[in-house]
Amino acid sequence: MIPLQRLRENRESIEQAIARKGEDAPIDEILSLDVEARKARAAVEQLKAEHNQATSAMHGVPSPEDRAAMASRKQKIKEQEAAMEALDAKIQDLLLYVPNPPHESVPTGKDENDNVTVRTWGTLPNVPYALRPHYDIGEQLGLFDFERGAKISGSRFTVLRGMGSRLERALIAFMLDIATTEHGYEEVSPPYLVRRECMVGTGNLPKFDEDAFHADNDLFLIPTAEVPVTNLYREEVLQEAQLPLALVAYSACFRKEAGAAGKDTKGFLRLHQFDKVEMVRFVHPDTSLDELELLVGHAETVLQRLGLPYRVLLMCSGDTGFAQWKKYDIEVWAPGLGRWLEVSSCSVFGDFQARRANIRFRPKDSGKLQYVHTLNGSGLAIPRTLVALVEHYQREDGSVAIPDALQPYMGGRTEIAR
RNA sequence: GGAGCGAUCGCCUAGUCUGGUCGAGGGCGCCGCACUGGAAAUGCGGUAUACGGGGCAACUCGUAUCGAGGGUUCGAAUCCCUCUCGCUCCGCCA
Repeated sequence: MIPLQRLRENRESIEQAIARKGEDAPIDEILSLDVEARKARAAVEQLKAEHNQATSAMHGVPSPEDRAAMASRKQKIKEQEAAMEALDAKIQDLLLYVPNPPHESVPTGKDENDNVTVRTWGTLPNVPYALRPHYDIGEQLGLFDFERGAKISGSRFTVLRGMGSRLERALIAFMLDIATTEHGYEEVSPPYLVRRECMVGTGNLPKFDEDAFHADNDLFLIPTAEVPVTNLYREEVLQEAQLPLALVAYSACFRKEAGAAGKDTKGFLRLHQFDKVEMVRFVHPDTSLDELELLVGHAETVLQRLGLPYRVLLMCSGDTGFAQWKKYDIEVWAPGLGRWLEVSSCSVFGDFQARRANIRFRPKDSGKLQYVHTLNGSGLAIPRTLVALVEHYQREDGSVAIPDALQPYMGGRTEIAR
């Protein structure tokens, strides 16, 4: 959330930055309501000050005249306060729809075609036989059961079986171990249902209501562990010494994939429910852009250990999401499909989420509370990692080799074969 | 789902019965100063946040906040109602 004061003072630059994202925001409306609201506030506070003064001067039982004066002033306060509160509520609501302006270092662009490849890693497989897509290999090896997934839950739900399930479990444990033992993250197991405030805190609501699954009791199925984990410290004050605070969580993720009708309907690519290991960092504002580079590196480590070629893209302004300040995507090469697959999205939010969720810290030197900066990144999305792994390590006979680093997590297996 | 108890300023706690002198006392922690060769201990002082107004600023004025919201009252941490969360017991349940 953009603070109202910043909006008042830097209106033009904020409008320009938001325009780079290709979004618009009700800034005119907010600022004109703000003028009214401040007038109303001055009037209410003036009346209240008079009332407080009169009250504290009074000690015994009030006279009838005093009572009458008090009563009429109270009535006035009530009316004007209601007007002021209505204005404030409207402003707060509109502010939740204002996107985070992108950082200066984000290249201007419209869509994914304008994203910038900052580096690539690994070499694409070069084999004398045709590489098949994962759904073909998986069918032979009994890794997926697409038909029954659809039968029990509908399209975009898949059942993993046998070595497919085992591979999923291995990848989760493998990723969590790297994050916790090498990169200093604390592992957390969050709830998969969260309250509305949490969804607002991370920026998933109110604007993107149609993307989320709603449960009873005003609870929402989490679209990513980012939501419960970032909100762990909502309404809290951290100590500066606690920063950077790094948490990693495995969770299932639930997304309606609204607006993706007909896209990636074949295979294990775009699902209503999928598994992901997510890294979340709460950091000092001065370090957040460096922290983003660190975070991307953590995600890359996983792919490097698995020996899967990938590229890192800096998202252009048009592909930088509503809440994000700056974002990198990591795409892994899926040789059977012959395309790059997004397996990680690493973002820094500045204080945008921290303001929404009210997550602050107490600096060592000054006593003045400040908002932390938040970051998160996939480390990694499981299904697409599994897809790339199966396609990358497939052999001519239809078996799939297990990369060395993953073998301990697969009970020592070196391959998946029929 | 039922019954009872509880929620106070980073942490612990006083205050609630008996409404005003309570934005709120004490301890711990933290910060500054003194003492010290340095430290510990000790002493003194300081130590919430948000918003609005005034000042370049240090600062200052106002409003609000004792889990949240509503009510009673001239006046609420304190009385009443609703909700949330926590704990204990009962029921149900993997």
